[in-house]
Amino acid sequence: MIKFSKKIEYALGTLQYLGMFRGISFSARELSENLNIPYEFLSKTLAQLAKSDILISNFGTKGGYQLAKEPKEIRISAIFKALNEPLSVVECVSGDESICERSNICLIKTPMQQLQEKITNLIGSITLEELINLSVLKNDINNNVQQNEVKYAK
Amino acid sequence: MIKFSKKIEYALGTLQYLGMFRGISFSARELSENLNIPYEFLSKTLAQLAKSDILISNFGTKGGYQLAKEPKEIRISAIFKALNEPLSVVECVSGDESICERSNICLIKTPMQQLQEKITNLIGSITLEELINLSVLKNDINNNVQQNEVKYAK
DNA sequence: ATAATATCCGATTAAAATAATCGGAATTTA
DNA sequence: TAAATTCCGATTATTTTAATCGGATATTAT
Repeated sequence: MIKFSKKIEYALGTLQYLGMFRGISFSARELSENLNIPYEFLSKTLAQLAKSDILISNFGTKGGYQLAKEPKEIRISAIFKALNEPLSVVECVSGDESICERSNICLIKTPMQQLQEKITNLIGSITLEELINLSVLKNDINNNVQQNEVKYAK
Repeated sequence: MIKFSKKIEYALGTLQYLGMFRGISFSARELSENLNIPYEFLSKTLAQLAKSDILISNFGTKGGYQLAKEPKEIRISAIFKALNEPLSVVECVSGDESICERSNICLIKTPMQQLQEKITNLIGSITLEELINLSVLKNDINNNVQQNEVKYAK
């Protein structure tokens, strides 16, 4: 089974959420509760995203997180990078160039590099905005935004 | 880190190898030694590939494995399928439709489905032949084939 | 026939990666 | 200064993946 890590999954869901509630600041606790994601885990992920300028973080009572840029400026590949989740379809094509003992016989490196590049380009071409626009329930959520803006606007 | 499993890696390497030494039968033991892959593990992988008509297997003293089809007829996606390694970028898009408790809030399913479909198409479009042709050392190996044909032709 | 060489199969163990938790420090605002 | 928050390192738990074990069954050469 090949799949994205939970960290990526949580990050994508959270960023999509923040992208929909643009301009509103959510604490890690709120996001954890609203999205049903383990708090301790999510808070670390959020810190990583803040460090990479995908999120803006603010300390204190009225602190929290919000998007640092427009959703269309955030590429999915940047999220992977921020979370230290490089895509490497096989060991020998990984970034850290770890040497495979089988490299003298195994010839899949070059083709795998090309495949990986294609997948990387694919992921790199998608922005958070597209992710948001593809959501089926977009309209329903937008209605909720209205209510929440009231709720959160002090 | 997102990567293919060892099983996939071993399978790709082995199939590429068999594709280069076309027409020659190799035992699981030989492949294990030649390619430096754990025998017990590889033999199971080979059996799975044989079951899915990617390899032909023969019992007995002169038995072994060889490709069941031309390399250009074998799509990488078929290998994934044969080895029970479905691609599912996130849990909720997996084939077995396992229900995610967060599905009422989390909206990434639809966009992830589309991303997954794109990656699947990409992998599906590549054949074993292309994998072989991309190998840097192809010429060197082809020279070896000559020698091995002598070695293995009775 | 029989010994040698194979594939095949289920179950178990080992290792690695991932996910989650714990305990606390530092920062900001009311 | 107290409450709310981000931030940080280390540890534990869980899950997945990889490897091994023990043996059954099939084929071929002698």
